Amino acid sequence: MLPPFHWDGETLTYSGCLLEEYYRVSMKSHPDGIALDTSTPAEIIPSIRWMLRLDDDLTAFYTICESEPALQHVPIQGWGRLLRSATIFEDVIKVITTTNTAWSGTIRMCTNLVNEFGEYGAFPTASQLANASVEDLKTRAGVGYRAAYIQSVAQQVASGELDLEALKYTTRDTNALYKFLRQLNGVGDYAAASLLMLLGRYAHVPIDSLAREMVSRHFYEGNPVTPAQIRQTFARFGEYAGLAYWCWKEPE
DNA sequence: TTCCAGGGGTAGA
DNA sequence: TCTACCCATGGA
Repeated sequence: MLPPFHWDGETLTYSGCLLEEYYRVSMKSHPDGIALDTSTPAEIIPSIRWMLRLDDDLTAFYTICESEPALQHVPIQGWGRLLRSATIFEDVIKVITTTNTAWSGTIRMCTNLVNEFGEYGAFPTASQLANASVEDLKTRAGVGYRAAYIQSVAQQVASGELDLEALKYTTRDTNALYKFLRQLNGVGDYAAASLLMLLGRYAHVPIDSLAREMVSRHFYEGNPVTPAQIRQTFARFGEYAGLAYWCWKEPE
């Protein structure tokens, strides 16, 4: 839900610019699935399938949801396919812009990155960000101290030293993947857990102010909670702990 | 003015 | 592993 993409609630259309050939794509809800323009190039389809997780099998999670009142809406309403960007690089940078800031700040930072450093309305490539100076990123994108983190990741990807896209369908186990993500400059526990969710690994709960507030309110009568208490709250959902947290909705 | 956002890095214990 | 401190920025 961040630039360069945009959700139009009137026409129920999700649109934005994909990096591949800078193609502008619109996705619209359809009774049989997702409707795309007939002009959509075939090479764009895998990216769209990735973004919308059309190939993810959530059967096991849905079975778990049926026995939990606060998750029963999930299989009924088709929840659980968390929207993601076409590239891991874009999501890594976006997650970094969610850290220690309000959501409005994240939107502002991503808007600036697209407008100041991208081309044709697309999210900037690793090369485009790697070629920008840290000072440029601070002043033109307003990302503050995150500029050094963004620059560092962009340079590693642009130089070929780091292949983030290889993580898309990796069979590496979740803990190894977590450790790998934590090595990235600017990616801590929260960001790594968020990125794992985007990669389809849901064992970790991204613990941020939202998670603290949610767990405090629903499970600890409004009292302050520790990260350990948050993890313990969703531990029974095992490899789906993070997804259970994200989809949690107390029955009316 | 102060506080705090969808936290993370570093140093020191 | 835990704590204290610093890090930019804007809205409340």
